[in-house]
Amino acid sequence: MSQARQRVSMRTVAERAGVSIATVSYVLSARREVAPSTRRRVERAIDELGYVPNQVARSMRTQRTDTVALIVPSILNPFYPAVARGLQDVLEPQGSYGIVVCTDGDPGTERRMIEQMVARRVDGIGLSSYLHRGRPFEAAVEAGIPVVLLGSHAPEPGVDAVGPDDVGGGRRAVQYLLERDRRRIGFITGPQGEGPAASRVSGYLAALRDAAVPAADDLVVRADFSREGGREGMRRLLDLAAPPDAVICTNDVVAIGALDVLRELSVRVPQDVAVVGFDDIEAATLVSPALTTIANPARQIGQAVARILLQRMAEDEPQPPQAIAFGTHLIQRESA
Amino acid sequence: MSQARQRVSMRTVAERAGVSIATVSYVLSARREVAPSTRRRVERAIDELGYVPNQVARSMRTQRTDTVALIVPSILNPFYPAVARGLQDVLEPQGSYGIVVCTDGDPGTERRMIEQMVARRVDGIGLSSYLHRGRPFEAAVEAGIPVVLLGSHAPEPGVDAVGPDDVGGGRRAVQYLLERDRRRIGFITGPQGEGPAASRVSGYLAALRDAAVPAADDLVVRADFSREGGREGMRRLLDLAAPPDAVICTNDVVAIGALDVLRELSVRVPQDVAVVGFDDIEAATLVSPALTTIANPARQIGQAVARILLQRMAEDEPQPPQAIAFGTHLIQRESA
DNA sequence: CACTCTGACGTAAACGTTTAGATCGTACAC
DNA sequence: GTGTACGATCTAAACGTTTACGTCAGAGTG
Repeated sequence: MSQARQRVSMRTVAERAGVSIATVSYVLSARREVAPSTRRRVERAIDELGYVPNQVARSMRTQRTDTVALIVPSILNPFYPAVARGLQDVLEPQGSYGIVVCTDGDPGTERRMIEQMVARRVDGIGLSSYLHRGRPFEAAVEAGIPVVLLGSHAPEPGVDAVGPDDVGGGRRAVQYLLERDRRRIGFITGPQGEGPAASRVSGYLAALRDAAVPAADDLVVRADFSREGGREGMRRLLDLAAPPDAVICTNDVVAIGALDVLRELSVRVPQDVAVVGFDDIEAATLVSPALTTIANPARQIGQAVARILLQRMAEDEPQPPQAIAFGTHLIQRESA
Repeated sequence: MSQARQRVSMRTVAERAGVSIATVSYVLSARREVAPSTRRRVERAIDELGYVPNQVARSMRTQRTDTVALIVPSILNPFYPAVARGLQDVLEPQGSYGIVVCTDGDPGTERRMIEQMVARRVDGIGLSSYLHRGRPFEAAVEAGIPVVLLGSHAPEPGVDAVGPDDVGGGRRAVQYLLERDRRRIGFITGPQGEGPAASRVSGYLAALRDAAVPAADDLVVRADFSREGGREGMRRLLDLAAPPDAVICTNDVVAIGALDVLRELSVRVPQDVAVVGFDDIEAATLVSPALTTIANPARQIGQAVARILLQRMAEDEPQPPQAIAFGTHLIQRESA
């Protein structure tokens, strides 16, 4: 083993084994034959010195960092850790690792994070952005770093997208509620008019239109992507002159907030107001009443992101962007 | 701005501005005076070329990566994302970032991950290990990388520790239950006999001893750190000849599993069996009955980990290890 | 015996920074 | 007018790898 006080590099190993530093490199990478006897000497030197290859130097030479960044609004929303897990599922066997950062949904932070990741020369970026219209990832694209957007986006120059079928999911939630004779269906969406949340809203609007049910503007309220946001959104909906008899929430965390205020005010769920969430995080099974929700395959999404990134990194000629949408389905529980 | 097709480095910028590479570096780092006029020329060149400093090269030269690794069993347990968030809270203002990896609680994976992070020359490692007795972090210590253990560990050569007061927490849970006249108190702990879970058990045992309540061996069962583990552990406890009238779980995720089977079997909580968890994750407020639990300040722990790491990185002489324990308190809800 | 071929290994340049030290003009003091 | 000092900039080494290319001894061939 080792006592390794001083920095030990290939050079140290080479000296000890009485070979050149190139030879050490070759026994490590096996990109060239080396005689069994020298190989053994080098391996012994490595053991004795406790040598660990320096990935930084390697990255510098090979121009790859074997690192991808996952940039998300909040790691505290259980959806994103699940995505991160999916990323690791496919990255780690390849010797790549993920660096995870939160933006708190702040545009400035988001831009700074992207810039930082470009500086770090990550091999790829998975990005869940509220404001992809502003193309905050432009810096990455220019640097030739593949970017995959999380969420159902249309294919866009330079970036791929993978997410659930948000439009279909929004649509499905509405159909389900209409079948159960709800007619005033509210929607609590995100703070901005962009991103996955927007697609879910447009699915919602489309389904209403198809069913010829009038959609009232005030039935769609904006709120933060948080439990507190859900509470506030729900309160606003209940304050309406004609409150809804069903509410679709842009994600489960928000839906849980909505349930909070319904419980406080002793509004019966689903009898008085039905609630449908989105994502199917574990907590959806824990609340009472258990949350009916649109399943969003987080882990698979993470895996798909990683696969696309890997594929992009491997290609020499830029290929046209692609968008993958995972089919969603409704999981019926108690809240609707 | 930029069209930046070809790799643009300091060299490119220097040529464009008609200065040497060193000067570019100095305007970037401000470690030496440079005349305002040249500074402006350089800045213009940077803008026009869309130059982004290469962190990899910088790390190579400075021997710091501004990166710390957080190695945890599972990022799907909400406790760990909260720790990660705490890390980011203090790291990011310093320009450092966290790379998060899961070990799935597998010793081999854990060792591999640590080795990888050493190869990547991270500046520090936060490690939540099931088996720190085997000193899996030895490789990191030898490489001179500061390591902070998550959980309440005694100070140990070469590594610091920060965590909740696990012993005190276990003790508190028992006291609370004894006060409510529970006498057969079970404990669902983790798979191995080590780590934070073990300290919680020893607090439990100590409190029983203090109260002169006999502790039956079969009341402590081992299970996975997962919801399913909790289910299995609870089933085993209920199968006992004399089942417990209260159960303490090593964390909330496990407790939620325990509640699952109690609900299935229509065992009344807390009347027939009281349940106490550990961590106070958000889901504890969602289950029904809401979980009484020992609060574990995840985010503060993450922040403390980062602070210690930063401090260690700054010192030139190795200082003696330290262990920080955060006081815990019991949060009373419905399950006990 | 001169030649080529081949297997095994060494040499050295490059990747993009940082930074200690050298250089160079100019202003100032005498 | 010479010397000095100083501010502004440059030179070049170093960080630890990878890899194209060169070298060299010995085996094989005619």
